[in-house]
Amino acid sequence: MSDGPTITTIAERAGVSIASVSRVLNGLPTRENTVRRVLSAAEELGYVPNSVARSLKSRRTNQVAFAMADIGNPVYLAMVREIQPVLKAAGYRLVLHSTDADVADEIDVLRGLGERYVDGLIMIPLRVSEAHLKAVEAARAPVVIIGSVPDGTRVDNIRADSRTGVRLALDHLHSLGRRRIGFVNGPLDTVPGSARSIAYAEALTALGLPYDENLVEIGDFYRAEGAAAVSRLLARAPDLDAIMCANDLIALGALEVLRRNGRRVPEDVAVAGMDDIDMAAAVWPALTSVSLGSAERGRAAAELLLDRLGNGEREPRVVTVPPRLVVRASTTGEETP
Amino acid sequence: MSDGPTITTIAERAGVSIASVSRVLNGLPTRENTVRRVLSAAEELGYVPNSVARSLKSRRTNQVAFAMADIGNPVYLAMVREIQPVLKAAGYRLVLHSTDADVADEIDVLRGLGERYVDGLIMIPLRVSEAHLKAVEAARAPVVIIGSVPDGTRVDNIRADSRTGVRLALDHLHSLGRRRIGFVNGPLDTVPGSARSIAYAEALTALGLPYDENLVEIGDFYRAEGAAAVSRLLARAPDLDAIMCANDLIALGALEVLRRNGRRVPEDVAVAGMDDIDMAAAVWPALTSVSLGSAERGRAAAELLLDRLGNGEREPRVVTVPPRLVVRASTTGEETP
DNA sequence: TTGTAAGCGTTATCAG
DNA sequence: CTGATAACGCTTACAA
Repeated sequence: MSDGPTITTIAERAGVSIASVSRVLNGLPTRENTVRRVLSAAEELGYVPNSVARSLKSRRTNQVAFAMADIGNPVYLAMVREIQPVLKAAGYRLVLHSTDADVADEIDVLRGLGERYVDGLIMIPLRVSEAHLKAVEAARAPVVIIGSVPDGTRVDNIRADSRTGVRLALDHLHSLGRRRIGFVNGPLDTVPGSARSIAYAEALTALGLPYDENLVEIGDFYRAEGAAAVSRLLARAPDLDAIMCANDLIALGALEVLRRNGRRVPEDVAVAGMDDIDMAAAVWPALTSVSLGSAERGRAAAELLLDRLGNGEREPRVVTVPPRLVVRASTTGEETP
Repeated sequence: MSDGPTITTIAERAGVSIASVSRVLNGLPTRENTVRRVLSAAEELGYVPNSVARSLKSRRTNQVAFAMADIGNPVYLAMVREIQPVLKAAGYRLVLHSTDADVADEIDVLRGLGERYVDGLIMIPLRVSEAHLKAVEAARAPVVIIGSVPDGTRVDNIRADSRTGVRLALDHLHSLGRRRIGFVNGPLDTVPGSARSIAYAEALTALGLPYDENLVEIGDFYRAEGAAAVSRLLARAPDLDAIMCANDLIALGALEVLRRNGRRVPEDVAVAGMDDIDMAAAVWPALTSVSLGSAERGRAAAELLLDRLGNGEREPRVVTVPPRLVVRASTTGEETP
């Protein structure tokens, strides 16, 4: 575990200058003989180039950061799983930041770009504040934001279309004859929460169903909080025949609560979720869910960032990933192998 | 997005030398007046220190790498979730490597330590080869390995005790009156696969049960492969009354197959898994599982690495995390709220 | 207390 | 083709 060899060590060993060593190592035209001596010296010494020194000179770190609230969230996890190989293939390492959806923490990450420890950043803020937008536009490295930002913000932006997504799910429930469709959402001051709330109301209107506030309950985007919210909802609207959940974790909580209450899914109450996380297909009854393309969004973000890293001055781009309804047993009762 | 200010910029602005700027920024004793001028210049310019330059000088990157096969695996995920905050609190960033359990890839990561882009590495190889051990001992930065390595290997090592773990589960099944206990394992040439295979045989002996090879099936550590293996097992040993699964993903596959075959869990067949992943508590029937302390192992690894980073020359340490049986409905039928 | 200068390991320029 | 040398941005003796 001694100090590693540097090009200076190699230069001495090979009896050449450090400049020649550098040239050989970078494949620049060099006399055959010199090449051999340098390479064999490097080989014998087990030389590995120091990436820090290289970065200082080249101003590139070959690292990219991904910042999300919590890697434990299946949606962010799905994104990481897509982002990682794309970056790796392009020669970048992935630096992970968990921000706990804390605004100050997120701003720190953005400011931290000034430290130049990464070449770019993919960030997925749960809430988007004025401070975010300012920090994003002042950022010292390219940034891609996953999650809608106001139009006109000068940043690459990947969006889901939860509006259409909710619509797909409600159309589906409606087509199955459900008319008392409850809605369990997360906090309304979040990007997804507000979007899905509006979408639910719109979809009802489009279907000619009345908006009944007894059918709406707010909890949080986690299983336990979702379960609690569903309990409250069931108490207030015992006659509901379907529940639209703003994400799959909530929906899993719903399945649990319904089972404990002796309500059959989907015979008595159909359940639909959103995000199509892995677990949705793994539980019983398997969960009907609207995929918002987590994986696609992750990949798109990585590709957009790579593109910008190669091409700094192009106009910011907005990519919207379309939703897709995945029908499973929790609404139809049919096994999907 | 112009080039950021450096200490030189600040020095000019404040009318002092770069040395003074550096001193002020590092809190070294400096005249009050100079401090003020430097700080205000830094403030006005929005100065952020360049971590690459700092690293080159200090020989520390404040980055640590974590390398595992696939972040999608719930066990590794649980580890990351523990490792990340520990490192963050200590001022380190986390660099993530997915190796797909590819030996060459893992060796690359180890060799890559020579690039000095991280101060240390936590690695969890699925298989441990001679090449691994050589590369680990030649590594140019501190390494912590999660997963048993041969005694005497000069590396910090975090171990699970799956031997005791399997024993706990089999004792439990036996105490419930089960006598035909099947075993579904992953590949035997992996660290966990071989350990659990041996443990199963030992536990049977301890319980006075015969080893029946019709009760043993090998698949892989994933849900789908596990399900397939369980199908084969059921065909070969239709009279079994319990299934011990080498991990929870396999066990989830088992629940699915049993349900499709109309076997009630646990009335007809009790099922136990291993790792106690989040999903184990979330499915129905909830899965009895042996926790091998994924979170604890992650935390221990991070702490061991931090300790070594502060204290390079101590002897390698081995930490074994004890297993813990978590009893749920898949063996007892009782709801656990 | 402060400034000058050396050095961290590379890359790249510019003479020879 | 090759070697000396100057950056890259920062920390740290060493002098003043």
